[in-house]
Amino acid sequence: MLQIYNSLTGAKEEFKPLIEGKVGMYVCGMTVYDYCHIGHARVMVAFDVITRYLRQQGYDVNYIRNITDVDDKIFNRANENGEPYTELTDRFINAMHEDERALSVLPPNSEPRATEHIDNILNMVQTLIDKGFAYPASNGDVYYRIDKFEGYGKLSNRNIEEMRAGARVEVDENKENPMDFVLWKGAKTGEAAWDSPWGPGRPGWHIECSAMSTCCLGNTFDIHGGGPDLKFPHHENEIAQSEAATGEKYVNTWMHAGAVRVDNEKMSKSLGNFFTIREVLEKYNPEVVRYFLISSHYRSAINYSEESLKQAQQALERFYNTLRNAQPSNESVPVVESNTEFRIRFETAMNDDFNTPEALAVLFDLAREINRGGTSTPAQVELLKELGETLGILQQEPEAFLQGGDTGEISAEQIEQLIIDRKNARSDKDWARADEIRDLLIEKGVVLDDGREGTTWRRQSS
RNA sequence: GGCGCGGUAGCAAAGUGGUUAUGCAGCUGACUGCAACUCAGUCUACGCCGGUUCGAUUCCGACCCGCGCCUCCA
Repeated sequence: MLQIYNSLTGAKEEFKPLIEGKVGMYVCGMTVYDYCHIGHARVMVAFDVITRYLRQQGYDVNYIRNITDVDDKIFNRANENGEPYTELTDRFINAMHEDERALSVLPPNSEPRATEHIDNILNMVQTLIDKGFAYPASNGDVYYRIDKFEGYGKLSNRNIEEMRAGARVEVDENKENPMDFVLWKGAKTGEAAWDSPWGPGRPGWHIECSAMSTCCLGNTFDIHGGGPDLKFPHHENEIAQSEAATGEKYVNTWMHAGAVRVDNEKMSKSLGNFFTIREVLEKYNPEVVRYFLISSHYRSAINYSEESLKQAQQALERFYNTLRNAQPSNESVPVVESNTEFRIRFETAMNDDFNTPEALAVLFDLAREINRGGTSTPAQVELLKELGETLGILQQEPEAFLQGGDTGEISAEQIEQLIIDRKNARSDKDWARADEIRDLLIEKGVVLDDGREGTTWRRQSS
């Protein structure tokens, strides 16, 4: 039985999709005005693992992740660069897709863009006005009337009175209530704008997600996810907009990933302490980054550090050593009883709110069984790769992983030649020469393993 | 101030009312010419103080510390 922690209720709940066997999931994606950072990577990878597991369990998952390509930050950045904003967004959308592919994040079923849904957005705003949940102001903006929506604050556990009391929101003459938020922004001069019944303008930040999600998945759908800082106000406002507009429950299960920290402080744009995915990938194998992200539970905060990445590297080395060393067997009679046990343990872990650290522990136990050697080894190797695939890891050739990361110190050809030299020295029992070669290679970051089948090598994490 | 989360062995990170988490690091053996890989064994824990209990790291209460959201941010 799959249990998922629901941010809305604050408890783990049995997951029951609206339509048996099908899952509709919407995740808030990027605002494309800069490169993705590790925080984005965490959300991407978390929901990628979730999608992979749900599919592996037989669900037909419709995974929608939007792209926000209209926003003040986008316009500002495009202005600074002196380029059309669409050029800027195209560039960063491409960069995002590159980053995702590197991290083995499977593409969502659909990636709707705000600019492609202006009509839906306008319709929803109009509906909200018609129902009395929104009002156009004289400045060309349209605001949401939060006092009118009874459940306002139910996701983030806050009430309007308290927020008003501690409000850090500027009083705006155009708003009935300082907490009211904008659905449609009247255009300033020179800005990209779309026509609307309230004058030229563009969507507010939250309305696009309400419009796109309900458009793609229906008025009510199964799972809505996103980063930790979207719970308020973004997701709270989405609920207010969608439920007021449709009169139906918006989302059954809300899922929020944990924060990525640096030096125990949240990694964020505003603090400027963020690492982009591509920066990190210059130093680490993408799979190492992915492993780092799934080595903690998706809801807990993780701390980004060189040490964390190094540990992830070492953990993967263990798996790939296992895969490399596993002797292919001629006996094609896999013993499957032990596989069933590992599979059950893996699924039990994943069924408990996608507990990837526990699932990885199962894989390590499985790896030990393989390393021990036995008649069921071939089947166990297959299982290790199969379960790894559900987590999006262990799909490389072991040699590709272990021998990758060429820093330009020494080429594979040079290494191979030195291994031959050393082999000759060893057959002459010239241990001094053999050790000299090995020490030389260690200096270059290359470790030799003398196995039964001969000597293999791997590049060591620095 | 409001709401919420967390403090587990050297590091990272799960979990449980009583029995080995797991990975890396350490130690001891095996394997090896020596190593590495690997295997076997092993040492380091559950912030502090009370309470409930036959028994609590796990439940309850207080306290200390750290963090997040409340403002654009994944």
